[in-house]
Amino acid sequence: MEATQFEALLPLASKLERLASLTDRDRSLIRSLPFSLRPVPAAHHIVREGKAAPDCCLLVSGFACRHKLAANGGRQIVSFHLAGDMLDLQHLLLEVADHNVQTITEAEVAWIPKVELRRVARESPAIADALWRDTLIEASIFREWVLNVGRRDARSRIAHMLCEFAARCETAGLGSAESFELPMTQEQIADATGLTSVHVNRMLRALQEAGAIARDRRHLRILDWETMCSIADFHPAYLHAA
Amino acid sequence: MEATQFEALLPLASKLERLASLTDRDRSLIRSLPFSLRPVPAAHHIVREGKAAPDCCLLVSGFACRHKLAANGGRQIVSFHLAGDMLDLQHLLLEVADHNVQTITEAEVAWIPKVELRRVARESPAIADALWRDTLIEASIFREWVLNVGRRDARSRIAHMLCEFAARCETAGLGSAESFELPMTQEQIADATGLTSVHVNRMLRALQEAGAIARDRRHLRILDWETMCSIADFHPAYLHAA
DNA sequence: CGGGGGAGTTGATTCAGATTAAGGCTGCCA
DNA sequence: TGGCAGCCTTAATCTGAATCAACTCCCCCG
Repeated sequence: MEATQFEALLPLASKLERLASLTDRDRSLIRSLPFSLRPVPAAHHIVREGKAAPDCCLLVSGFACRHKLAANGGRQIVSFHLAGDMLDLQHLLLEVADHNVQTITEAEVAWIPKVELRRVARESPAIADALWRDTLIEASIFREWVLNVGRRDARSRIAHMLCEFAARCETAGLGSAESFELPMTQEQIADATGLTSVHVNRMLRALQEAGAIARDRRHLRILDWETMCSIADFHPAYLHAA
Repeated sequence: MEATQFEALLPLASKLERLASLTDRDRSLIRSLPFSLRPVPAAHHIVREGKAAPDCCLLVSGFACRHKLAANGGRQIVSFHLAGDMLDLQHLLLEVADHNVQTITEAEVAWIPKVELRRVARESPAIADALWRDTLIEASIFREWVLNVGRRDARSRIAHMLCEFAARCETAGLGSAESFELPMTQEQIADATGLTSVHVNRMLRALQEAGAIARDRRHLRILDWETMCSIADFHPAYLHAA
């Protein structure tokens, strides 16, 4: 638990900066957070359903996802996460994890003791607001996912997932919305959209043949953002990013 | 905006009481909240997507739901609400509504000015915690809905929706989990589960013929809670109710 | 007390997406 | 450098749920 290597907190700091207007005192409070930084290999569980955790984890680099398992063996990914995201803010106030968190790529994770985070939140109303706002935005994204999985056809679902991921990468400063690295496999896209990987493959191909996207290995370019948004039925207001 | 008729805040008060341990000072702070109480007819919009609102609304009696619309004409209900629920806590910190809120039955709604609610949250850490915890639990329910709609078959989806509603009614003190009034139509169940009303009808019938439930008009009895939970793949931990 | 409309029920048909089963590419490690 | 493993691609068949179309039963309202 070293309080060193403050750079690890930068993605979080810049995210909170986007969510509320911070004072210098707020910034130094954030810098005061102790944490322990650990590398995590790809496809590795960080949080397991049913377990309690004394620390909150912050994704410093790499990509992760949350998922839940159904009794029939199905897996549903409920969110993707990138650098700067708190992976289990809910642990701050809820005892037991109701889902799993897993890395997609190699990643670095900073573990911050719950008590410290709550202390900071209590001392700074702005930081408390920012964290709360973050959970509200996350809830908004979940609502959109319910709509996506419940009422859109396969092509729109996948297009929507891609648009959302592109938009979030851009606001987080990880490449542009029109050209970016897609860290997840087609099977993971399937688990996020409620489809099978075979069908995801078909639909990606269809999007490509329609001229909406271009793919090269894990690199994705959105050739026509406008038509892609219209295929996806994507309206970024729900991200509350502005 | 009369501060009278304090009874209207009782469902909220008892809900917050369940979410955090309140002091007498917290209780009198809640009682100090000004609000304006209004009756709302069934099937009436309370909050509209894209609109901003200066007040937060609290459901005092009756039932409501939140929903979003897809470009293809589909409607997805993302949550059901009962007395004591804050229908738009997200408005406390986010400017624009990203979804609609609509009554299912006749209802009474108390409008509480945002500033007052934020004042109370700032003055009492316990109330702030309770409200934040409420939004975290709501997010957990959304995650479960993504799983439900994305990875379970029609029968399980509907059974799950029924179990969840039963459990929530019981903890809110509105009848027992085994026998309760179902306020929504089959079409609304369809919009919540990502199915059509025709298919919902068939699956309800199937659950009935399997001896899991009994229906009489809008009244529902869960005859065998254990098997119903197993059909539904329902594990109430995600409600974080205890 | 009779008529109209919303909700529930039932059956026939169609279709989107699942399942299954191979084959092919790329990168890694022995 | 050759073989293996993971991921992607393609095609054939199958199935759960949608769609379309009546028809019934309440319940409300005149």
